[in-house]
Amino acid sequence: MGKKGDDTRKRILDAAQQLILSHGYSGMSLDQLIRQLGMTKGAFFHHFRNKQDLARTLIQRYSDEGVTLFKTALARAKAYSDDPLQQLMIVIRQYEEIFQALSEPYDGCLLAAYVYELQQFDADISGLLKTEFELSRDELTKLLKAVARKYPPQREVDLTSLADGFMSLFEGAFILEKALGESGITSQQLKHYRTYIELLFSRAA
Amino acid sequence: MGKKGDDTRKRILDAAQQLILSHGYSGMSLDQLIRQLGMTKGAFFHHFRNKQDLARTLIQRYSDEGVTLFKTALARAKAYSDDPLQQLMIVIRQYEEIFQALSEPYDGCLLAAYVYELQQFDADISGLLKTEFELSRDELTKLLKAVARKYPPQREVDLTSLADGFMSLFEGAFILEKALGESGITSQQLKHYRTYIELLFSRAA
DNA sequence: AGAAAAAAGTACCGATCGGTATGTTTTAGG
DNA sequence: CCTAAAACATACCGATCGGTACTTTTTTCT
Repeated sequence: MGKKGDDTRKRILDAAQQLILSHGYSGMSLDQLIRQLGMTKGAFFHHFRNKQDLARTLIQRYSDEGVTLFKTALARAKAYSDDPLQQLMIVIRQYEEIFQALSEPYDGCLLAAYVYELQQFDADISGLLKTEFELSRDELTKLLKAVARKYPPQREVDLTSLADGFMSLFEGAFILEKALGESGITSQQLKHYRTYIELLFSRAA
Repeated sequence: MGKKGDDTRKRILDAAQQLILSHGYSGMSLDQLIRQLGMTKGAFFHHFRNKQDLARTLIQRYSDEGVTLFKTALARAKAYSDDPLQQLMIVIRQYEEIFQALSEPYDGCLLAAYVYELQQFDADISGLLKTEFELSRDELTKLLKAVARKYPPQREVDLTSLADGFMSLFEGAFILEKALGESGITSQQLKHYRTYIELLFSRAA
């Protein structure tokens, strides 16, 4: 069974993430956080050394979840097909389904929230952000290279930037969803990305 | 000749924008701002009623600049060609050139910085953000519809979401540029968008 | 059950926050 | 040149910020 403290710690992390995504990191005060949770300073500072420690823990957790999600999606895709293009398509479609199921705008990406306050963080947090994007970029590029090997693209394209486009898609769509108060934008953009891939790697008649 | 105060006002706006894009809105303190400018509280509060007033003024200015940029690009494109597809291509290429010329990562989009702190702002600011995105969306959709009328797309696509893709592209690319510390990502993504448009609206053989 | 450690509460601190009141200097216009 | 308004400076305020020191309560484990 899980210890009591672990539950509290998770509650803090969850609430803090929501607050950061709606108020920004600097905009989220610890007083506000603990008040909302019905806790006290003592409880918070037992679990985290300081605010930056909380920030670091959050970004680590968020990144890990993202990596896990991608790996799961890719594993499932590989179970369905041996063809790299089909695998890529299935991966994209899984993300589409996830975001299509949401009835409200997505809360946003924690990494993006940090990026627009980069100067508030010390080097190891900003380094973490960079590493995280680079990791995803490499994973995606690997998959895209496999696709391009088998299916020569219709136009000469840079595969790394094509991978960047996938990540960029989420970040951009999240912002639009938040600003417009609309859900579904992310899944729509994913569909466009899928169409682009399709057109790009389709064999010419 | 411009009045003395107008210059100060502009200096405040410029410095504030830079600070917001690097520290976030809440993360930028007025003390820090005026210290950096070598001013005092008196100077600042002579030009702005409060911090929100500064925020409102900034977002208005940033939006206006964006609209002007687009209109200029579109006007130039229309001067070069009567064909809607060619016009669109020329518009995109102009943005490409702008971002290709930058040797450092773009500072970021002020609207995006606000979006990730949306709860800090009152309704009229968040309304302004929404309206701004909707305006751009409508302009782009109009152009895309003209394209689609003349060039039936290869795949069935939603033109509004295709317009969203253009805005989303910038927002996403900016975040990647900031996080990775790389410039050129935005122009690369613009090229991909151009390729997508090309493939989508090219006449089948 | 009892001791040790984990978890949470209470009270407080200096620094900084956005903002105000009021005084002084600078500029523009007749 | 003189005056009124614009532009800017000085000094200060209450509230809130992140953080600390210390105590009390609750778990956990033998």
